[in-house]
Amino acid sequence: MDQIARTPKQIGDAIRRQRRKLDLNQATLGERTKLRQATISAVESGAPGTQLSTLCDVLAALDLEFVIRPRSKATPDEIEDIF
Amino acid sequence: MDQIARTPKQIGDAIRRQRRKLDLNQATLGERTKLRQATISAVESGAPGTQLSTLCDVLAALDLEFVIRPRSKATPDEIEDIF
DNA sequence: TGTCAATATGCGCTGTAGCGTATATCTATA
DNA sequence: TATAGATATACGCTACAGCGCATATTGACA
Repeated sequence: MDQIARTPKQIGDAIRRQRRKLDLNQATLGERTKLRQATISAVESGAPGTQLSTLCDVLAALDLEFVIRPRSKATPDEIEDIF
Repeated sequence: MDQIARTPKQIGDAIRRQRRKLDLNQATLGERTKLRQATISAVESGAPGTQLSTLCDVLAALDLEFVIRPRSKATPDEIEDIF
């Protein structure tokens, strides 16, 4: 459920998973965030240049948030989530 | 310790706090991440255009990681965010 | 209050994000 | 397999990140 995300790709994956969980398509999420469908696509595929404000907008629209914490070992649960 | 960060500014604050905890200055952190001291300064002050790759590099150098999770219930501090 | 380390800011530059718009490619499912 | 919905990609554009380099400003302490 909580997902460790150390790379843009992992962040994109978490976003895509939540968007699908909420039964939204990229175009609808784009409307809610005032971003283009193409931009949502880029974020989800892990574009490293994605801007922080863009990311925060998307997370907010999906009712997600970041937590920042010291790096920890992945639990078995989180390993499943990542792979 | 674990820090909720919903905005670029909150993310910057968490980074600055950890950098100081590790007794590093911006220039040293810049060397480790191959970023300029000026860039570290911008990230810490919450520049919304900060790129995701930049952010991930800084977090890695500080031995921090993101966790993405559903927005949590309000703590007393956060109540005004919701209402 | 003088000094030095730390941090913030300025300038010109290159690279690229996100834009509107449009189309191509994938993927269900009828 | 035909087709509609979803996602990826393309083009030209403007805006701005991060760069090297340099300086201004701040902060801590003798």
